[in-house]
Amino acid sequence: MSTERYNPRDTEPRWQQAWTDARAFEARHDPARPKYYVLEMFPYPSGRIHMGHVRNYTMGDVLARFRRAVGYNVLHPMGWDAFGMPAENAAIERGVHPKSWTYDNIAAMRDQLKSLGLALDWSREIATCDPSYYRHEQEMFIDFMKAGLVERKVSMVNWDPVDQTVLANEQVIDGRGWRSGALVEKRELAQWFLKISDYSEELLKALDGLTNWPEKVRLMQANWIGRSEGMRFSFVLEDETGKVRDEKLTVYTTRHDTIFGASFCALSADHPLVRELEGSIVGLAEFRREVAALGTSEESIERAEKKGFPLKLYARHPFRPDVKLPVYAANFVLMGYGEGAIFGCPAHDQRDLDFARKYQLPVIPVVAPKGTDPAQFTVGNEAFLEKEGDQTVLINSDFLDGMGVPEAKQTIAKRMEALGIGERKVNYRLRDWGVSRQRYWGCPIPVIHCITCGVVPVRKQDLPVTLPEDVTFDRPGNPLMHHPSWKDTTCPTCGGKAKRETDTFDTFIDSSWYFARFCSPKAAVPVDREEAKYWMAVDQYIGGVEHAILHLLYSRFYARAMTLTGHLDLKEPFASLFTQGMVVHETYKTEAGDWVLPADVVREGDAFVHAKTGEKILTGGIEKMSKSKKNVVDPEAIIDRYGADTARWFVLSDTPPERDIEWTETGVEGAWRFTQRVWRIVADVQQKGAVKGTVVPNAVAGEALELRRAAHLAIQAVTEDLYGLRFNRGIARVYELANALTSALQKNDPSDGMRFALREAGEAFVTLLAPMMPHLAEECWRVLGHETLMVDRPWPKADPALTTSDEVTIAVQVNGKRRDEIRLPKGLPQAKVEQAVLALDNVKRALDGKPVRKVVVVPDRIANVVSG
RNA sequence: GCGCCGGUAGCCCAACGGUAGGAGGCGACUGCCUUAGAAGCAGUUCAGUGCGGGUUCGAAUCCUGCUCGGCGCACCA
Repeated sequence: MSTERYNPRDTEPRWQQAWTDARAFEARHDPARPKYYVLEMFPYPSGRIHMGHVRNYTMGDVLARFRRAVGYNVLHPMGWDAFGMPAENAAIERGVHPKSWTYDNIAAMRDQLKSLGLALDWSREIATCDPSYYRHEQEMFIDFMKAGLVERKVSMVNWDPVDQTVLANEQVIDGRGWRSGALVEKRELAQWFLKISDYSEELLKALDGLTNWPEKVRLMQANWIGRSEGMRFSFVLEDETGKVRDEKLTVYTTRHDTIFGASFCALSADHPLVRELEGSIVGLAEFRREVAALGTSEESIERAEKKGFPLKLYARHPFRPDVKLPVYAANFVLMGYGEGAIFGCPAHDQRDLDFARKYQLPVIPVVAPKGTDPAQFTVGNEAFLEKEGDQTVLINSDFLDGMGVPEAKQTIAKRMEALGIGERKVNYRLRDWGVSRQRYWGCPIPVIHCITCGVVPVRKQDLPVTLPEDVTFDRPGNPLMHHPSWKDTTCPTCGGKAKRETDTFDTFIDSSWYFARFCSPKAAVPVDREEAKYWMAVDQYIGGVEHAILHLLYSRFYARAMTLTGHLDLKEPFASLFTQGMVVHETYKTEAGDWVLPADVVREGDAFVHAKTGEKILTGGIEKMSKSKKNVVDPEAIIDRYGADTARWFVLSDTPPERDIEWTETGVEGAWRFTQRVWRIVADVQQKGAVKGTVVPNAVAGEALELRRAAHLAIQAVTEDLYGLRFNRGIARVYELANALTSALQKNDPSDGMRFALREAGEAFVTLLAPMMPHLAEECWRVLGHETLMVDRPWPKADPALTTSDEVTIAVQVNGKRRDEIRLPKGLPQAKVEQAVLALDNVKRALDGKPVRKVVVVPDRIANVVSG
């Protein structure tokens, strides 16, 4: 073969430039054409892309290119989730300004993404830290305020006293601030909330409509929303002397059927009644502090220990005048759920049982398996919880005795409602979304605090409220708060002196609507309704499953909030969701236990040694690529060495996209060899095939026909695989076609039929691999004599005449075991098939004289002879 | 504890009620090519589908019990 090797270093930048010059991927609103909006979760600009990005963006890119080829008007944009803490950390640690740090990173990562050859519309690029983006976020927040979707309330936060900032739960490690190491305190702060809980039911119900979302994600969201049906009801409280208190105690329960098994009540340490009593009961304040201290993320050991503090109050049992339930403050009752108060039924709740055993409270079983003698049924140290399908019955429960659980629930609910002491209540676990962050590098919350007027939104004409650039990070706390003048302003209502809000938004807000902004990234309004009407919803959203709950739930909420305030007109922003797996790699360690980069490891026979020091290297588990374990492979190094197409091909090969893929050097080399093989095949096709544009000769038969069939079968299969996001299978089909081409080329058959088939199959081959290896495909297209861009070539259509056949091979089984196969005309009547099958020698032999009981015939597939 | 996903050749995987000479790739081995290597070419190797029951004419595929691995949720009353 006379060809030179394919050199991606030369071709890839050239074709990237050609696409840019042709403005090939700039999306234009065109109501006449069907649109396809493909989006990958936009990256945080950390400064360098990692393999996870390569995988994620390659998948989206294949879809964008494929959908474009089949005729869709494709929108495939890219942007930057550019606010957030790492920029501030860099400022603190290295003295760089968050803004320049961020924009430098964006520039670097943009170059890296471009080197992957992604079919992105860069003219729509947005960065969330840009005032031209966040001004709209501020505007919408003001609209949300007016629509009643915003609330300011005091809430408990994790406060780091050293850094003087609020920490998210995941930033609290063993009760200490993740950076300062200081003991984290629970503090009450006035915070801004978005009332996502108004949409609990709606967000839950609408999950059913998201049929193109992974079941797993829908389930996780449903659990997160956490709907439960129960009752809210009140107890009359009395003190030790029997004196009745004015206010009643309201509790929430889903097990009102077990009311006769109640033996105590428990309140959250933060319950208003507990706070009220704090001053009057010795030790209670200390108990509350204790609970607050281990509140955050103490693990299972602490969790197991149920503790309570008696409040010297008693709740009257609503149906048993003689029963008075002691009331406790307890560490296992959460203020944020239900009423922050419960009644304990130890026999049928493990937590209550643990508590009851610790404080020697009665344990009265009230539900037992059907047929059990109530007098004999007892509960030990394991609460009796009925499992699905159990036959159970109420015992020791007065007028409920003998009922099943659902009936008992009904009866109690009716009884309590009639007595006016309670009502049925649906509860949700989902809380309102706290969006205040005491940080600099985020979108300023556009409100003003005025002594006379209170909290006032900034006037829209005064937007955006921009971040000041002259800030310092030399002392703890929020730089906006320390800024000498930024927060000083005047009240939009009274004109008097006022202060700006110094909190900024949670960055999840930025990412809750960026997909809508991409429809009209330069519009003067947040979203141009006409553009959004055409482009939204996102047809295919791709990202990591780690965003299954927060980002995706917030975005679903935002779409509704934006629709309510007239900024959008749809509820579900993502029609289809795909969650791709991680990129994993083997880990390496020195004998001393230091992690070693894969790039520094060389193989020597069966052993591994350090490339630089020669030390012995031990191999460890295959784990998610992470900086801390150093099992990372730098995409830039791979692209430098093999080119983007090889990297793209590798991350799509073999492993199904939803599963974790193991990065291996041998696998990459295999992908690299394949690029070279494609190159040779195409050169050979150009030499041995017909010239471009040749029409189908009259007679194509034999091997030429087989090659045509292979090509059309490949077209059909790859098309289906790409529609279904089965990239690994599509790639296998391309390999198959490569094999078919290779063997056909070896025949050196100069017939017109074969020459035509080579041309046809060769062009199909290049077109089919183009979404995966776009640069190589362009170069091959040139070799095949074309002047046009591959990206403009329509997707080929399989000829049904070539993908089907008049004859089929039918497998022949005797008693379920394969004994022979037979070629028969397609669609042959069952009786004829039976006849043909029974005549086979192999069948007769297998039957061995036994009578035939019946013959099962699956048309055109299989025949099974069943003997007596 | 609850839930979800997955166990198919040495490895990654396909088939998802109908022929496991496995679609494909990686690896290994043999031969050809080469001064040699790399690359390339031709070919070979290897499992009966984690284990036990069941349904069926027929099960990797459906049901069921177990087992191993991964992930998510977890004091939500």
